[in-house]
Amino acid sequence: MSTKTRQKPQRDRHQEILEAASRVITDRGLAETRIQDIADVCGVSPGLILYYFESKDRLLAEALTYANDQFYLRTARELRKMPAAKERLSRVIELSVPGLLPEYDLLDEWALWLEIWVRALRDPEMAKEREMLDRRWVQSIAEVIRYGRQTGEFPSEGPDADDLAMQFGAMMDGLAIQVMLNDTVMTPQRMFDICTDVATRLIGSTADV
Amino acid sequence: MSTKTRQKPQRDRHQEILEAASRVITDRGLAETRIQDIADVCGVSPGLILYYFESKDRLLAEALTYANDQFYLRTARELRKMPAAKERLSRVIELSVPGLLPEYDLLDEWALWLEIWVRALRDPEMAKEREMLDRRWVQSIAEVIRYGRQTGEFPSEGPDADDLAMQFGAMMDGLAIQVMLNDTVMTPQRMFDICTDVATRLIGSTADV
DNA sequence: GGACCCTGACTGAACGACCAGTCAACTCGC
DNA sequence: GCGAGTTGACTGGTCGTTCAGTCAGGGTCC
Repeated sequence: MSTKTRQKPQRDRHQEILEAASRVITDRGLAETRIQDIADVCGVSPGLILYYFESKDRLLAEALTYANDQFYLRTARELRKMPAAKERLSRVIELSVPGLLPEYDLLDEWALWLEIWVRALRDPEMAKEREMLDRRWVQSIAEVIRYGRQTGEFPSEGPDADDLAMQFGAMMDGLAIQVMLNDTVMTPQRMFDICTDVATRLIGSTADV
Repeated sequence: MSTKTRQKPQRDRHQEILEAASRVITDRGLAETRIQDIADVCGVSPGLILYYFESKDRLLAEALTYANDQFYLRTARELRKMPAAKERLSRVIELSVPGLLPEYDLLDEWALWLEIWVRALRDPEMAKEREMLDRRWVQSIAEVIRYGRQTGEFPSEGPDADDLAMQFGAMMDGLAIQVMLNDTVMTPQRMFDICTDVATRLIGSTADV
């Protein structure tokens, strides 16, 4: 009866399609994404895509946030396991630099962000979703700062943790755009160094690499 | 004989179409921009658009950078006329906040930036163009800093002006995204205050509003 | 100055590619 | 055999692009 127990529950088609869609979006771009492409990735006929999603538009909207959501959950879980605030902060920076870690598809994450932003310009629902996702991420940074102040790793007399996290997050967004777009001057390593440096000055963390 | 003395040189059609195109792009978004729309804005038949531009794609690529180029030239001219570095810096901040000044279509400028970024992801030519435009803008900020240090308005013992401008520019990009997307917390005024505050701390300018 | 031609901006109908969405038919596990 | 899952051919609509033709202005020749 529940939606979870399907007759063929080997694969969760819904999720599988969302993953395929976000892959296609990162590869081809939102505007160039066709239902056929998504069907191809799933090894399935195009009709089935519309069987699971009311329209292409809805599917794409869901897919955009889906990947980011997964990424956040994974990261939050990972951070919670780290004992040192410095380590957490360093990891946050690492994960925010597009193309720094080869094992992650961080470029892809950022490419999806760009598409989310463009869509949010004219789709109020997406704008709300984007704000939620952004706020959540900035909150994570703020919590790392608070955690470090609590453990004594960071000096506690600095500015408000939320403000700090917001400014720091904004700078990382701006830098990430440059890195992502293959700026000749702003390489992943340079962005990492800058972020580490600013973190030291602003937060007082001497984050080790 | 010269190309300038046309039979009907009342209007520069080329430029007129570029302006119409960037207007349509800001209104409808790059992906939703049709040749018919651009023709309508010009009060002209769709055939004429393709008479002046080899393809829709080329036209859109040119239109994206055209508006930004105009904006830069206008701004650079304006800044040069201001005697005080503080005034220049304050103006740069003002002009970077989407929706702060009602008389400018700054939201539009930023919306075009988003489209440029998305396109630059997969179009190397656009990526180069974007880097040039970005570098030029950051250079303007760096020059303001150097100018202020020269005139003694800013303390001269700070970090490298180029590095400073780059970090400051990146933060403004990140903040502008939030403002532009109607973030409930990040209002234009708040962004302006943050930028002014950071400028004071980083550059040492006590920029008056 | 009038008849003629030429140029090139401009039109809009028509073509054709592309693609989202539909649907009748088929499969297969229960 | 019922129904959820799946197929893929098909439809209808939407554009980008083409192109044959119109028209206005200006130059040229007598």
